Amino acid sequence: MTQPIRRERARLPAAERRRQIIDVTTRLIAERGFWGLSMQDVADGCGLTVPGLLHHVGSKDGLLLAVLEHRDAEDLRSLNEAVGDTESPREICAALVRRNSWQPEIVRLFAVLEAESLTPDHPAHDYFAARQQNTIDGLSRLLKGRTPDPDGLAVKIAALMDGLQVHWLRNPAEIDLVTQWMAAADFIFRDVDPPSGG
Amino acid sequence: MTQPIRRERARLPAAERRRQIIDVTTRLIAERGFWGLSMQDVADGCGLTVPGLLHHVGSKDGLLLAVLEHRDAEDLRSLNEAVGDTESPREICAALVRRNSWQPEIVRLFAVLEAESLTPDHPAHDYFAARQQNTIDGLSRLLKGRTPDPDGLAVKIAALMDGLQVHWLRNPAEIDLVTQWMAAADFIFRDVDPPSGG
DNA sequence: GTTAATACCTAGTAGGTACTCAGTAGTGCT
DNA sequence: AGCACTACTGAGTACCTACTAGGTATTAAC
Repeated sequence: MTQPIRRERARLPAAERRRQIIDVTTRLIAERGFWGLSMQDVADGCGLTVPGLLHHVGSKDGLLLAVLEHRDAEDLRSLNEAVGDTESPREICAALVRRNSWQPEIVRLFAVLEAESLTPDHPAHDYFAARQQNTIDGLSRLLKGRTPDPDGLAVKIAALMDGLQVHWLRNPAEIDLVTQWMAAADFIFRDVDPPSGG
Repeated sequence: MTQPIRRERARLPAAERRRQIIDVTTRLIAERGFWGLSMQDVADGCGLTVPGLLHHVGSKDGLLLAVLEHRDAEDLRSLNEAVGDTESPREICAALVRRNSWQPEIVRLFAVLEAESLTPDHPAHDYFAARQQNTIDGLSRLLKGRTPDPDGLAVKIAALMDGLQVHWLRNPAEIDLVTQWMAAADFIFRDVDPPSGG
């Protein structure tokens, strides 16, 4: 009886557990949104109890924050890596779309949260407002000098990308996101001067 | 103490109450999504109890269905009225956008539900899949003969419209949806032949 | 081997969830 | 005035919600 009990639940180092929690939460929010997310479901998905989960993230809002911060870091890293030193907005958008086409769950997470967080009392409201502004500012900066209305075009590019992604998510089997975007890009970048480098 | 209690709550005819329920629900779903919607909140918003509410809609799913059916009927009526006998896709899109610019709550309702319902077990999943298909088929039919790839263009138009609307919803004070769309339309309809009538 | 840190647990709180049942009170018809 | 209809209520069911307090068991450091 002094045998160590065979536990189903492993005790993990904090970083590892945190990573697992973020993965599970990402999937669940993509399915149900933040309002539809329950701590119990996340805990179950990680094989621990709710207080065990709360030990790592503090609260439900803290959990959401953790997910978003993780994604930000991850996306930034990956985009820098994929893009190299290009400054062609078209190339950068293409890289973004290519990456997204391999992670529909993440894209869905953002689609759902983006819509949910339109209302000001959503815990991710400020985050998404800032994110949208950043995206457009960044795009606009890259377009400056290559088109008469960089801001206006930046908004259209972002809108078209988001819209196409939702369309793709509804029917990922029949629609290929990258192909769709290539066609759309021919269209929307038509009047943009190519980068000076060639 | 045997005095009849002064009631705050009026007894309404079914149609009228139903209409009120739909209005309140529309607002609440736009704010919290369907997963975040509670029957209690809807009942409170209508000044009745939860069982009183359930008397009219049967269940929470029934409530959602009622809202969507009402919107379908309403949108169809209004669009036919606004468009008259035009068959210009550009005119029809403009009419749609003009209408939407006056009902941000409704647009938000659809934005949130559209994203939420991407997952197959959402009660509105089928509804939105069909809706998207209808939109694109309708647009594509209008574009046929006026552009080389009607289906592809229809998808882009729908995507751009949806994306711009979300962008607008995030900042309705600073952005004017109609202006934004006009600029986008100049762009996206550039290669579309004008209707044969002129 | 002892100590300190910590990953995680059990038990409990206070309240919210959709929904049912059986009855009441207001309304229209005759 | 009486009757049928129905909009609506109060009470209750079975369960889920985020979160806390306080403790245990595992690991790492020395």
